Amino acid sequence: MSERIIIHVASSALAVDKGIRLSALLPQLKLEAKPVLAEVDGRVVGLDVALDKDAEVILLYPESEAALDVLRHSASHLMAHAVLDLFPGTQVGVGPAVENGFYYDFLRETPFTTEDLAAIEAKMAEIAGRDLPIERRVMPKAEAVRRFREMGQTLKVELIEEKAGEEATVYGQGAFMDFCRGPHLASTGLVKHFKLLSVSGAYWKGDERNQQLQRIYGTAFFSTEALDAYLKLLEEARKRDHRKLGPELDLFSFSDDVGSGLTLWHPKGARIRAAIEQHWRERHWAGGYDILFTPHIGRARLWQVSGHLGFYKDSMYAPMEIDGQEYYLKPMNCPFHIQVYKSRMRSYRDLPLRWAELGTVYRYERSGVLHGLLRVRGFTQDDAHIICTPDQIEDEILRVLDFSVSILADFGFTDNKIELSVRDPKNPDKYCGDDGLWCRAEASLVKALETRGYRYERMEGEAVFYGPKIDIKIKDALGRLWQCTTIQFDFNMSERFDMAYIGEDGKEHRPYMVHRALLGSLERFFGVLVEHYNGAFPLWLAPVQAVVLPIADRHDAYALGLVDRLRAAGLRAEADLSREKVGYKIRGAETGKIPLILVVGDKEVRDGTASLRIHGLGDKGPVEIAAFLDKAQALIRQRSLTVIW
RNA sequence: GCCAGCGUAGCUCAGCAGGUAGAGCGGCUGAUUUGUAAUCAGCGGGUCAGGGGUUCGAAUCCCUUCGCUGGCUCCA
Repeated sequence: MSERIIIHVASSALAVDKGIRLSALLPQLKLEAKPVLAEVDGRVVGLDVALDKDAEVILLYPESEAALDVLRHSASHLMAHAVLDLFPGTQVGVGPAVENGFYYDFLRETPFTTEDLAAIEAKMAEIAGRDLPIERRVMPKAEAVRRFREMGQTLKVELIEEKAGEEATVYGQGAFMDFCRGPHLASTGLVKHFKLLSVSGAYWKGDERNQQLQRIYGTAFFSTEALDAYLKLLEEARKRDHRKLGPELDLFSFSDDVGSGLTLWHPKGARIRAAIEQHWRERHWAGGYDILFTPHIGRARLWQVSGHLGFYKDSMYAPMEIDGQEYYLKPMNCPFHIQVYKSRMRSYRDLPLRWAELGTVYRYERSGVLHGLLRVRGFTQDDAHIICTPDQIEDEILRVLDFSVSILADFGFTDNKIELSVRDPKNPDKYCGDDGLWCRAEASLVKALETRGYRYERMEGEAVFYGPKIDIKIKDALGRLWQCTTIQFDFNMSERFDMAYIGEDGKEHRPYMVHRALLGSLERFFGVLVEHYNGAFPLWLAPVQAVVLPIADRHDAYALGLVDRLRAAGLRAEADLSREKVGYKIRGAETGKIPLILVVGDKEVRDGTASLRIHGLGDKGPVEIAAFLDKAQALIRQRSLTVIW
């Protein structure tokens, strides 16, 4: 008689034979929906798992995050299977599920083309259609090595030798076999809705000294609807791409002759940037900051002391020689702010100091990483340094956190993801600054986050060597996260430059220095804003806030007078005097995403009014000019994100 | 930097078995004096990214430089 075990599953407790497969139990549970996977004692496994002891089983349905990951992992196997079928002799690398999809790396002489992708997709559909069972097997390491070697999969052999213990787990479907920890879906037929997206290069084991493999990216979902929704999101992102909208709306451009990664701000883009900067300055002054201006270049000695020439030189532009001295373009602002600090003796009574600068820095970025405004070589950081005593640190951290969150909210970003990066307890030697400093610094960050009740993710070991930090990522209109704010302790610079203040005791003490970038880089933030707003900037930022459209040329004088009046009231306004029909002018204003459109004809001239049209909302009828100005000014003052009349 | 793809008028693109460039939109000019998303007509506009090569002949084939795109890598 076989041994019995107790399985708790779907609110039943079943006594079953030891070794039974979970899938064999499912029929008697009379489930309404079909699970795809299960969690057995906290481990995600396929439904074919053999149950050999008492266990808590949670069935996983297609909606769960874990199930989606497994689906995509199985989809990557399906793709590798298809590739090996179509292109014998190809070697496979690794193929995990990643955010939004999956990839698999292949080693093959000939590059994959887009036509190949279509063929691979068709092959995948065919294999999925055969509904092959996906079977997990455990075999001795030596056997796995032998079998993969026989198949000519030397990359896999390398992986098995590195990663497998005594035994290797492999998953097989039909003729395809892969060394893989799993889990996987029960059969290929469950992978129904997928799409291959792109091919790119990727180094074997992520090391650029290794050979480069071809990586195919794809995505998969449990339903057509979910797949279509995701593809639509990609399409929407393409439409909003700031690299497309920016030149289209005449906001900025790049020029080969100037150089890549160097932004040219056109008048309209510059108006938006100026509006952002103006607001930024006002908020900083109101928030207890002082504003600095520092040079773009500095002597080599400065960068030696700061340590940049030691560990950051590869990212700096080559030095220029001036009067026999080497000068470098600045990649960071901190050394300059520290020089301001050191320009005189500082007392504890002077602290805290909060110094901010819109500091333009230049960093050499490898050509392949440049990306529109999001990754450039010259950019303006909205930098600040807070220098304070140990007693002040908690208040200062709370203050800078509140300040940052509040300014992000001014642009409509209220759904943020916050990350706290702290030391790696297993690796204490790679950090500078003593233990007491770190403890106090980390505690102040935690305290600030908890005082405000913010949800945050604690990233163990993610702190940089010079101090712990809080990063804030904003979520845009398409749900994408962008890191903007970083609040970092810096125990390195303060030591290197021997920063000090005189305490109450008359002795020298080392201050805390906190480095903060809020919007991050203005270029990058601007790029994100273009995509977030889809080019339709809210009234307070719009480069042209109102356009006046005369219907016939006898209304031109009235239109120009109106523009003067709007400008006198502080609005960025223009008139369109072209000899076109009003429908054409309206079209131009709408595609130009101008928030307020004022149409003036005989009626309006007679009544001293204008006919208002709001971008995207259409005709709102006649308005009194004074009332219009009041309303528009109020919307601008409130930095309203929408125009509701 | 690496792998792959791409670079034709301001923009979107056609032309590519090699035979000295074309459309739409935008622009300009003229006519139209116009009421809430495209009035009509005419005109201009390109060293086919730059350089080199093959060829009688190159936008088209080859090499190379630059730039862009998707990734890798990097972002103490």
